[in-house]
Amino acid sequence: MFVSAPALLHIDMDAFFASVEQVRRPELRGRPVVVGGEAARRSVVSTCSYEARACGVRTAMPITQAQRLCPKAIFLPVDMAAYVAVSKRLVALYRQFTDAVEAVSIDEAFLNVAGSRRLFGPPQAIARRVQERVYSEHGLTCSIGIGPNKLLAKLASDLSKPGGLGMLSKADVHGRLRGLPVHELWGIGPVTEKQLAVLGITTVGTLQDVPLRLLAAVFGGGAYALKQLAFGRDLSSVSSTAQLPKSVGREVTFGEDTSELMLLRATLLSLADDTVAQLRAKGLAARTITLKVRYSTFHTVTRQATFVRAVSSTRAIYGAIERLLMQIDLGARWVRLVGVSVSGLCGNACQLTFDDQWKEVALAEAVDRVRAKYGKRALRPAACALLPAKATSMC
DNA sequence: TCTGGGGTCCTGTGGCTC
DNA sequence: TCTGGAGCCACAGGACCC
Repeated sequence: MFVSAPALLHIDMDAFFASVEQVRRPELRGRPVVVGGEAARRSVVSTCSYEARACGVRTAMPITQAQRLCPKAIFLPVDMAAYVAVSKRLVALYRQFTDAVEAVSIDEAFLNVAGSRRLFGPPQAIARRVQERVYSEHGLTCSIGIGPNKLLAKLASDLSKPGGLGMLSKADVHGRLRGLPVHELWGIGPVTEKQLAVLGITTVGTLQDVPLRLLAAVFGGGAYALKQLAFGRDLSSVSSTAQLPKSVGREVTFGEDTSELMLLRATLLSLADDTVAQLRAKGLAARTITLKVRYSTFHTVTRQATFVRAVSSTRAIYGAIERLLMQIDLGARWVRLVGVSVSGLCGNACQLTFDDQWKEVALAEAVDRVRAKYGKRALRPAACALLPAKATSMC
């Protein structure tokens, strides 16, 4: 159902990580900048500047390929802490226009400005002021979409990149939207796009026209959701209350595939320790532990274990990971990635209160204090010493 | 030839209980 | 006592997002 006039803004920062780097280092402005993992390791492009995009570099492209396409590009590591700090300042800026701000990712936010008209004018005027202030106060550009719901607002900002201001209304659903390729719709990725193409559906218009029963034959219950997307229907509202995370985890791709069990175990211990640190920093504990293993063939398996009560100690979580690892028949297979994640999160207070658990919690808190004072690597599990030098960045 | 990391959400399956 | 169905939950995998 649509409101009478567009009142939602979707703000999307342009090439966010690369732009932040160009602001921090003005000498990089106007030059191709690629932000991603280390070139020596197997990694991909996180974000690149529009100058790098002109060379054909794209997000998620292997760094080695980006180097071939754009040898003059400046390659920088991801400095997530810096980007998070900028992101928080941007959200604070948005809140000066409305309380209804939902940060959906580090570089995107929805604003409901329906109640801000009297103070700041119509949505277009608010959007322009936001763009001006983001640029004057942070040196960054953003694209803003205006729509009657989140789906259309997001689509409008996508169509306005970079640095533009766009609007989509209910009327556009039967006009401008029809000619767009289906992958422009939020939620339709490469797999669904390919499945739709088999049915001869490549544009939003053809998706609107195809009978629901034909879609249902391929997508089952998902057919209705696809139809809703095609007609720009979205009933979700802007939620300004912070949500607890659903899961937390760490994973790592080895520089070279390995079949060494000792290395796998030491890496998993390190990842479990990092995950616990993250968990405890958020004041959370977890019931479900998940082990992820990706083989050299790219085939990925996961194994889960669920505790009766939530835990937040490295000993408990790594203990579960070791048991899960034994469930996987590794044989002599080569492994390229391992990961640890925890879910079923709740506040620390939901943990067991037996004496031995209290001791563990007290120990973990002491470790937290040492790390807060002397740095993350001041205390690490002894088994991390088994990791080769090039992998010690994890420890 | 190469395919990261950190997440969310959904679906199908199988076990368990009533 | 046995059986089948419904409902719930855990688990595994996959798709998608940035």
